[in-house]
Amino acid sequence: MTADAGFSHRLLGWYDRSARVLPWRVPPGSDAVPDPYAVWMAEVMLQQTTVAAVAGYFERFMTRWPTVGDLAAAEDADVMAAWAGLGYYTRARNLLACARAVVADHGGAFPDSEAGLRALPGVGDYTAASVAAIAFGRAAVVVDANIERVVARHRLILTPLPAAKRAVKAALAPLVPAARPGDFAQAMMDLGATICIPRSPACGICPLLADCRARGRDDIDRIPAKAPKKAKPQRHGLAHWIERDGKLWLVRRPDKGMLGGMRALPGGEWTAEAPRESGIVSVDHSFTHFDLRLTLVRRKVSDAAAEGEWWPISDLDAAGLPTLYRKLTDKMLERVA
DNA sequence: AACCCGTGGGT
DNA sequence: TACCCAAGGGT
Repeated sequence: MTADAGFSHRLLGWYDRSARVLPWRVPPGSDAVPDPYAVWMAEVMLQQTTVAAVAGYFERFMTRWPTVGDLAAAEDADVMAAWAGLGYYTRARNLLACARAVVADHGGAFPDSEAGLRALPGVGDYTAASVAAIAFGRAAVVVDANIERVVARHRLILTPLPAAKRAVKAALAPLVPAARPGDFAQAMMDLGATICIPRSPACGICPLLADCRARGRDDIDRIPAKAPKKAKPQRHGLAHWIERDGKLWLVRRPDKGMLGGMRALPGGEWTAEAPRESGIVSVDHSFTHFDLRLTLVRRKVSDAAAEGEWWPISDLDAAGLPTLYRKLTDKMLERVA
């Protein structure tokens, strides 16, 4: 057996014993055929998002829209509301755009090649490779943050990310087996998520320890190296509580920018300066690249903008507000109660 | 390449 | 607490 074959043999052997049970996964050894729609749905939801956060959303989406045709026919607002709370809302718009492209341009069947998948909205290098491997058995080279870490350590690639990604992909390519490329990719990700974790990896139980070039190093927590993070600026904003007959005035945010396309409370721009006006309640919310203090102020019905909708306060859950606004309205209603 | 884009859990 | 991090993509 070659060294490369030994790698995948040990990895897949471990996976056969230790694979995580996940709602979107076909267990190793099963005769079940993966549903490309389900694989794609899971991969998009999992972009920069934890397994625990995705599970419930995946189940709800698959129940409500069981096929790509069902999703393609859905109302935009329904899909955005169903995505609320999961974050990175561009994904939800691209999810719909992709479903509609599959129906309109591919007869309702996902392309079965990496290149064909890569051309779809919201499908980048990672997602194209993972769907090609997991759903269609293609020997694609799948590289996510887990696999970057596993390979960077195993091959002792010390170049900082993101520049190291090219070297990681080159090192991984000859290791991908023709026989079970989908299980290979999932096994690498499981290994990175459960054993070869960012801090204090469990090297003692790693199936790849024997020839790991980072074995025994005291700096393994810092492999792969990453560029230092920038400080987050603080911003402030106002949100308007406009109430009439038990209903709240909601608007839809522009498609581009923060919380794009989502329902929201109306309000002004978010700026570096704190507002002079004192509000009813405030929430602090941390985004990826800035922190926000959002303050709720009451406004008159005559201040409602031209575009918007009156939403029953008793059914605010169904509005699909992003977490920022959900926190604010929860706090407001808690105060009233 | 560098920056924008959410959220919640772990430490 | 404050920081790190996650099955990344678009621009």
